[in-house]
Amino acid sequence: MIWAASKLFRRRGYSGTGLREILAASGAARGSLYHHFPGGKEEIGAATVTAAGGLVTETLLELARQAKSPGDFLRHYADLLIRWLEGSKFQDGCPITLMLLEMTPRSAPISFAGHAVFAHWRAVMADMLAQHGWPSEQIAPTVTALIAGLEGALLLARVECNAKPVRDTVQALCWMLDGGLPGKS
Amino acid sequence: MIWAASKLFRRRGYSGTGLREILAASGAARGSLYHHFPGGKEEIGAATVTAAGGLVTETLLELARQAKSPGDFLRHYADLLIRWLEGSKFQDGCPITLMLLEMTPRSAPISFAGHAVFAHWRAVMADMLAQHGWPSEQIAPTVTALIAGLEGALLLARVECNAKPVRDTVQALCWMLDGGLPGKS
DNA sequence: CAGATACTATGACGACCGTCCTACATATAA
DNA sequence: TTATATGTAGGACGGTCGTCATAGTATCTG
Repeated sequence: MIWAASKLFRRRGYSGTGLREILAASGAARGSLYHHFPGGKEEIGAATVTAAGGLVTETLLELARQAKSPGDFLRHYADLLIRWLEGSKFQDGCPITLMLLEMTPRSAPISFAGHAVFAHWRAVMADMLAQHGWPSEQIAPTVTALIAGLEGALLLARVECNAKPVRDTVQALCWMLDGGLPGKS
Repeated sequence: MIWAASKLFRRRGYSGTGLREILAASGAARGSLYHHFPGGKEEIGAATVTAAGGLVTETLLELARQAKSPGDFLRHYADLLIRWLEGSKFQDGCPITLMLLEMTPRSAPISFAGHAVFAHWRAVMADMLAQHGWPSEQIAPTVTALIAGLEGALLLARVECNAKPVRDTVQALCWMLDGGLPGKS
């Protein structure tokens, strides 16, 4: 049920998705919903953020473990994103962005869940940069720029129904990652 | 009325704001709405995208005219964004992102309006880079990365209620802009 | 003045919303 | 078998949604 909700929320938005839609998509009954999520719609929203965000975290972890360099990591993740975008005909972007933009900071549970997810992503990327000998005072800004760039690129790709923004953004970020840092070489 | 609608749409989202809310905020009557916007809610949505997007385009144009370098341009725009974020207590981010994520590609008028807005932003930034002698084959990816980075940074800033993501992202982008490009120096 | 036009105001409609509530099925325990 | 959880099924409620039709009010033309 959480995955059905996540899919609908990320496409139609939180306010744009009715609980009945979620229930129909997941085959569950209306009574079950309030049995498992006494907090109602808001609790489901927060749960989907944590669940979908956690899945991304695991993917990032796996990629970070295998990557031979920060640029390598970024390119591999971009490949994944592009496959994901094209597979959904540019309907699915980041699974949590839309809900977070809608409900932050009005819904405390959802904001909190989103905050935690971003913290996890940050930690994974910061570890990865540190393990490749990144200058420690540049790690935090670099991580933020990476996440921001990817999120923005997904937005542009969805609006233009085209994966090129993701490719271009990643290319530009790689200029920075692969050798551009003035204080690094 | 368009500005009232724009403000509500960017905060609560397209599906999350009722027409009655817009009318109450703008002091207009329900009849007037369908007189001026026969297309209903969708037409208002598209109109707010072009209006708010156009305002940003003008700001970018003005800043591009005054900027002494691409990095200078970016930093000045970031200052503006941060003032905007803090002035609204992190409720207002990009005025069109949320609506575009919600309605793309389901609503053709809104998608089209958004597409046009991004094209304008791209053109302004590309001109700016070209005037500062940027290598032409790197202009398009750089512009995309700038817009994506800014959009993503605004998202992160809103979720964390903190302007630091914008500052960090801009700093990292400036490493790239101010001297990092391998093929440039 | 009369008449047409542009716009405002509001009531009503059917559809859907999130929520809650009772009735029902199933399963484990005594 | 009976008692008691555990969870499903769906009806009902008050409210809001977007939309439209109708009535009213300015404003301008002749």
